[in-house]
Amino acid sequence: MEQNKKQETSMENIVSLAKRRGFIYPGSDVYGGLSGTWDYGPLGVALKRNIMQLWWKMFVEDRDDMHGVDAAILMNQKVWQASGHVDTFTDPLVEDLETKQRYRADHLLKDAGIVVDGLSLDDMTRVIKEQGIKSPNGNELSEVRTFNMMFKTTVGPVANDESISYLRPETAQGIFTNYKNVVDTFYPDLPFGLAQQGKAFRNEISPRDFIFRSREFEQMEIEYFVDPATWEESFEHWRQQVWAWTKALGLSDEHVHELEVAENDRAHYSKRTIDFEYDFPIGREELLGLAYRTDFDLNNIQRASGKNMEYTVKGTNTKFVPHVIEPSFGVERSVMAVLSSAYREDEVNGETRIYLALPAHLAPVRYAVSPLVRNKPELVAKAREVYDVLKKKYGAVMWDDNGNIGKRYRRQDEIGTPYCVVIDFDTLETDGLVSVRDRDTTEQRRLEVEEL
RNA sequence: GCGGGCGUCGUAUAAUGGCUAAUAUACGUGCCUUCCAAGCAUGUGAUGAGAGUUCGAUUCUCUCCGCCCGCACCA
Repeated sequence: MEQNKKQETSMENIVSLAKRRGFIYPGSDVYGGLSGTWDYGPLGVALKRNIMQLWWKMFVEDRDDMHGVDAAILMNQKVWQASGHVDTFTDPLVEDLETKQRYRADHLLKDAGIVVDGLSLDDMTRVIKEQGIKSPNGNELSEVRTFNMMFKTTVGPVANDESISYLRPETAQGIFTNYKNVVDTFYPDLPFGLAQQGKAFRNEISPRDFIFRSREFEQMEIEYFVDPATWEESFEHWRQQVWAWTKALGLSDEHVHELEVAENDRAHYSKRTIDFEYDFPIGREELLGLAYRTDFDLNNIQRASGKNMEYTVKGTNTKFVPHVIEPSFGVERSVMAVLSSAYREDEVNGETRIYLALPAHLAPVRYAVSPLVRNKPELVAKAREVYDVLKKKYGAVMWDDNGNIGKRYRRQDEIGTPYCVVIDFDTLETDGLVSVRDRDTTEQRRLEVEEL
């Protein structure tokens, strides 16, 4: 209980800081908001992009066996029929008429030993009535209604059944639909992977917990195509890569946990799934997933499209539909994990120093440059000079001459700037060196500008 | 979607059926300042939206929107 309270407080502080300092704002804020959406401000988008670019570098650019793709968000509705989303993303719900609690109708029927497959909504409502099925509290149930998690829209001037499309509820299908295109143009050796970053949309019943569960979110996904005989080897490889990734985000190993997903909790097509969980301020929750998806998706496409998805191993007659290892990363969850892991409150001289101990390669601002005081033109001129050099070199450099030097340090601490560069009188009169103050230790060193 | 709680400057808090809605901080401007939120001056900035009751509503009532907690849902 005490623990929970502490964690809530910490989450609130992070949300408040995120808005106060321009990381993350509620979506559509001026109009009162829109549930399940968040907007990134100047610092937030920098942090997010740094995370996404790090991922792209690690998993695409630095490897020989990976290729990037970027598929359209709107896709032919057949994609979602073949993948099973049109059917399985629709949950049949019933309500306990007394307590108003909601239950999955198919779960209640299954518990009652009734075969649900193939039953329509009306069928389910009828069976519930006929069999006298009650809620777990023993109360009467409402009729069965559906809730589909996909955002539906229509493409083109005519709105009818043929023009229906959906905002993609996951990015993976955009990779599978392009598997054949990439094989036909590159014919990469197995195993090889396709990587994609992009938005996905789910009409969650109840978005919660800051950016943890929202209706519009961003995924970074890899479909790694393998010879089915070697799937375990690749699975293990990606398991290690996931750990390398959480380290690169600066997350402590002791706060990252593997959860081997039990067979009955796994998606029906998956032979093995590991959820990687992180100790967020809201509790231990899923950060990313690693799943062995077998040949489920390519087989579905082969069946639905009639196109051959087989891969012929070069120089042989061996043919098979490749199997897939899928590491799937949530961008917002990564951002939230990085923010929560970096958030610090220290007591200094009876005051609280709040700072973000962000890894330098992720920080929105790499260097802040200041003249020691603002009303000495020669200091300002020299500081400008240093600023221009660093700005040209790193881009993510901020000019800060507001208030006094202590205030600037605290402000930069709050946005996680790792180094503050100060030009003082010694710079001008004696050594020509600049003072570089470390965010985490608050200690200073004197360095040449070129050493930065 | 259900139940409970809540909604006041960017943030964190205060107050009120009737006077210019307060304080801190942040932010803007000017001054000052030789290293860890010093100081002075000055300025911008809020009662979520709509309707009702009332002479008068930020305050009471209703609806909507949003947030928090619990339930449920969550490839």
